[in-house]
Amino acid sequence: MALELIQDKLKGIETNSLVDRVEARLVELLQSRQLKVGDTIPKEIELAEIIGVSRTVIREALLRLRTMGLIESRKKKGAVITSPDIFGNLSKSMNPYLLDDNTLREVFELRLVLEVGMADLLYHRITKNDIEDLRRIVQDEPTDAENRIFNVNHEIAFHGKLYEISGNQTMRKFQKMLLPVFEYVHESGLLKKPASRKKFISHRGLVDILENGSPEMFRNAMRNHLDNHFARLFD
Amino acid sequence: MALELIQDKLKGIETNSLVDRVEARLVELLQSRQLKVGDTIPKEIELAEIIGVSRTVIREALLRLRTMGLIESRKKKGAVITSPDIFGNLSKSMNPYLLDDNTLREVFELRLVLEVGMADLLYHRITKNDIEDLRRIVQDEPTDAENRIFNVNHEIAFHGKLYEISGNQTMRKFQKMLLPVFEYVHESGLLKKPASRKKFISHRGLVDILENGSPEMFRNAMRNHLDNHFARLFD
DNA sequence: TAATTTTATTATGTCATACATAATTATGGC
DNA sequence: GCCATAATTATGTATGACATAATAAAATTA
Repeated sequence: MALELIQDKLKGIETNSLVDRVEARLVELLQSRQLKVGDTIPKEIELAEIIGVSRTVIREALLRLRTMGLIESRKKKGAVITSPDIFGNLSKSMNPYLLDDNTLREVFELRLVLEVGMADLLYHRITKNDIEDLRRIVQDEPTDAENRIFNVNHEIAFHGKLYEISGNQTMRKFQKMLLPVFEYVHESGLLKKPASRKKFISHRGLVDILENGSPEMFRNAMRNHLDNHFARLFD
Repeated sequence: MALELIQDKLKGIETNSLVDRVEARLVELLQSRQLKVGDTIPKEIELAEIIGVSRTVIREALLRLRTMGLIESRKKKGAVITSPDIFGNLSKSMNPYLLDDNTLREVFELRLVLEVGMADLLYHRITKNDIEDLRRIVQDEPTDAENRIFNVNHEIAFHGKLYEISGNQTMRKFQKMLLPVFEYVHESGLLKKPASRKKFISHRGLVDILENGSPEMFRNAMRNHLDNHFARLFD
């Protein structure tokens, strides 16, 4: 009885719940001990004894670490440190229906910022094969008349390929997460201005610049290509 | 015995663990029912009965949602939907000592991409007050001779202010998360080339361009300003 | 009656125990 | 020495109990 109070006394007053504190201690432990990926941490029961709480609490704390991708637990083997997939878990909360309007708009902006700013990575890492892939993709660049689904697929194929070329997996994962949100914002009534039909620099044009131009040129071209989206933000 | 198999039979074969499936069902539930922030979801015991698993499993699944920031649970009141702070939880796993080298480098790149690409947001939202703030900050722009800590603080003040001006809270939070990683990569031996002493466009120069130039100019200037970092990536 | 204090209720937080499950290790036969 | 089988072990899941805190209901008082 009054167990929590006793724990408080023992460990100094902390405001959070027991699991919170245990979690913090575990994270601290992981960080302090220069653990490498693949190292195992003590078993649940051992941790329970060491810290002096029930296995339930330990399990809840470990579960959080697992949810954050800091550890993976295998039967018999105990939990092992993993290199966290920083965006892996994020995708579940990155849901248009659960985010408030302002955040949605900000995520929309984030994609635009990334694509305008990624030029240098592209130029440094692009290969001849990539150019060929892009050529194949833009070969069927749809006109405005064609149906929306096809348009969306083409958009995803082209811009997705760019993220791939960037050679930055983290950014690519991030983009994949942003995609549904972007789609949602684009289609929803969240942005005041309607999408314009005006044509800006095409995907084809971007490929040409990627092949023969410079990062500066590409940044400006991409900015132009995305002007429809930018214009809807800035009204 | 063979409870899991029975569950599989009932619900169609799914590969993941029981908690995984329950979690998925709960997320699905939250999304389908057009729930607004503040709405409550059924009690743990009710959920256990509805889905047909023990309270333990329900609790673990709910705990994940809580860790992801989708819900908050209050005693007696049950769990309530919250607008997820998408990057809130991420900060725990965004730890230099837990990320592998490649991810670290990619996060490093991510920051560069963001700052080069954010120009349009800046120009659209900057105010006279912001310019004054920036002027105050660059007034004490340190020279190379001065000590590192001061340099770092100045860097953070200046670039942080830019994110603030962008008006994109999501991006700002993201940057705050990236900062320690960036610092770590910059200081560590992860990048092959040493940091150059060569001077590029200064913070002062960036402010001038922000005041009188265009987004195009700013992008190029920022790219130049960050060339030290870019050069270390591209060797 | 209205306001305030006290008590009861209720849902989550924590603990404890038991067993299932899957992976590893040990054993045994050849 | 190799392969199949059995024992071990740590996590996964279920169940039941009580603590705690927030709320609702009841009782007391002005």
